[in-house]
Amino acid sequence: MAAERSGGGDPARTLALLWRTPAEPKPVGRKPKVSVDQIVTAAIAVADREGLGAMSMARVAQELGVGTMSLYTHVPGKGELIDLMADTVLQERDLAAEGTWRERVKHYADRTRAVYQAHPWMRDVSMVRPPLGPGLMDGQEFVLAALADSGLEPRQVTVAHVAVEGFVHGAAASEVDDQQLAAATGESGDSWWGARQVFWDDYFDVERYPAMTALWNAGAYDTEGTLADNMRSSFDYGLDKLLDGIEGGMR
Amino acid sequence: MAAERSGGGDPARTLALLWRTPAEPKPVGRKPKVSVDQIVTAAIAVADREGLGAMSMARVAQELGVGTMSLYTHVPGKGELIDLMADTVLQERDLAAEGTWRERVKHYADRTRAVYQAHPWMRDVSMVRPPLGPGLMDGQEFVLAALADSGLEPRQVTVAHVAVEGFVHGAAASEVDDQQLAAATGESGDSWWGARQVFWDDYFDVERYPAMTALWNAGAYDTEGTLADNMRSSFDYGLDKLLDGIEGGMR
DNA sequence: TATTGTTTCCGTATGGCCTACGGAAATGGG
DNA sequence: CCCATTTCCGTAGGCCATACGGAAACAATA
Repeated sequence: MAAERSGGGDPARTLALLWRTPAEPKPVGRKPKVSVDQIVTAAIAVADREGLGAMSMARVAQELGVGTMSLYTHVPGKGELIDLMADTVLQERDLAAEGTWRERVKHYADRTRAVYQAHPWMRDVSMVRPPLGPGLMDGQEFVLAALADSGLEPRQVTVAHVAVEGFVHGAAASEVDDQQLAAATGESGDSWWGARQVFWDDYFDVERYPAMTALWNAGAYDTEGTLADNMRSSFDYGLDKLLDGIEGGMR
Repeated sequence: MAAERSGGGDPARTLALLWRTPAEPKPVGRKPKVSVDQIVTAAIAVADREGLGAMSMARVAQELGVGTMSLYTHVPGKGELIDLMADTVLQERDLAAEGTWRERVKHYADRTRAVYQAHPWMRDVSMVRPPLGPGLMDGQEFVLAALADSGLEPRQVTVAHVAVEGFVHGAAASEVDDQQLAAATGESGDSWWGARQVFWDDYFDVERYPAMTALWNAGAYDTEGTLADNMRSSFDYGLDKLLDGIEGGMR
C-alpha cells in the first residue's frame, strides 16, 4: 500500500477536533456510546499492535464494541482519524529540558525518536502536510526556540529547522521501519539479511565492487552489535555531524 | 495504507529476477504474451501516473492487455514486483562523475534526488530491506568509493555511509511527498497551506508560541519562492552541513 | 497428421477495505 | 404522549491480492 495520507477534508472541522474545541453542550438527543478520545485511543492501540495497515474503521469499531458506521458520527473519515492519532502521540514528548541549544535539540530528537519507537506506524504517516495540532506545534516551538538561541540569523534558523526536522523524522522512521517489518513479517532484520547470504555467494562481483570489497577486507563490517544497535548509533552520529555543520556555518 | 513492503518471498527467485539470470531457453510450450521487462515497465508507468496505491496487479494487467493472473506466471507477487520497479529506477542514475569526494557524494545525492522526482512513488518503498539488485548495489559502490577517498577510517566510512544514505533518501522522499500528494488530491502544497489560514487566525496563540512569533516578526518566513523551492534549498543546505560535519570530524 | 509433454493464460472465488445513504433507536423537554 | 434532535448502524457498491485448476498454445515426435 502507499503511505497513509492525512490532512484532507474540511480544515475547520479537522482543526476543531485537533484542538478539541468543545462544541456547545447538547442536552438533547441520544447519548453517545463512544467519544472522540476513545476512538483515537482505540485506533492507536490497534496500530501499535498490528500496524497502520490493520487499523481499519471496522477493526477500531470492533475494538470499541460499536458498529463501523458509528465512528463516522464523531470523526469525518479515516484520514482525519490518522491526523488525530499522530498529533496525540506527538504530545507524549516531554519537552521541558534545560541546557545549551545543542542539548535541547538533541533532547528533542531523542523524545521524537521515542515516539516512533513506541508507535512504529508513525513511519507511515506523511508529515509534509502535518496535523496542525498541539502535539506538532509544541514540538516546533521547542526546536525553533533552541535554534534561535544558537546565534543564527532568523532566516537561517528556519532553514536549519527544516533540515533538523527532516533528519529527525527521517532517521527515526527508517530506524523503526526495521522493527515494523519484523513485526509484520515475523522475520527479524538480522535473519532477513542472513537469508540473503546467497547474494554474496552467487551474485556479488569483487571486480564490479572494489570499494565495497576493500572495506570488507579492512574489517569495516566486523561489527559486534545487532542491526538495531547500528541504526541507533547512526542516528546519533548523523545528528551530531549535522549540528556540527550548522554550528560551523555560523562563524 | 501503510508503506508498501517488498523484500518478501524466496530470496533465490527474487535475486534471479533482479539480476535477470537468464533461465535456460525453453523452446517448448506456449509463447509468452508478456515478459518480465514489460510487466515492470508497465507497473512503473502506472505508478508514475497514478501513484503506488493505484498500481494493482489488475491495473498493470489491463495496461498490458492480458488477464490479471497471467502476471503471476512471470512474477511471484506484488512485493517482488515492487522490488523490481525500485531497482530498475535506481539504475537510471548516471554515476560516472569525477572530482573530489565531496563533489561525488553531492553528485550521488543529486542523481538519487532526480530518481525520486521522476518516480514519486519511491517515497512509499521501504529501503531497510532493499532489493539487492544492480541499481542499488552500483549506488552503494559509488558512495562508498567516494567516502573511502575522504580519508576516513574504514569503520568510520561505513557509519558515515549510513548517515548519508539515510539523509539522501529521507530528504528526497519528503521533498517528493508534497508533489505526490498534490497529484493524488489535486491540491498543491501552497494551496493546502493557504486553506489552513484559519489556523493562524483562530488557533495560533502568541503567548504559547513566543519563539515562532518572534521569528515571524523578524521576517524569517518572508520567502519569495514556493514551497517546492524551499524544500529544494533545504535539501542542499542539510547535505552540505552534514558533509561539513563529517569532514570536520576527521581532524 | 495425431499425439504428447510443457508452458502459459486466465475465470472464479474468498475475504478484506472505505464510506454514502437512510431508517431505526434513544433521549430530554413540553 | 409527542416531537425535535442526536446517535447508531445495516446494506450495498466498487475496489484489492492471490490460490486453484482447467483450457489453450506450441514444439517435438511418431
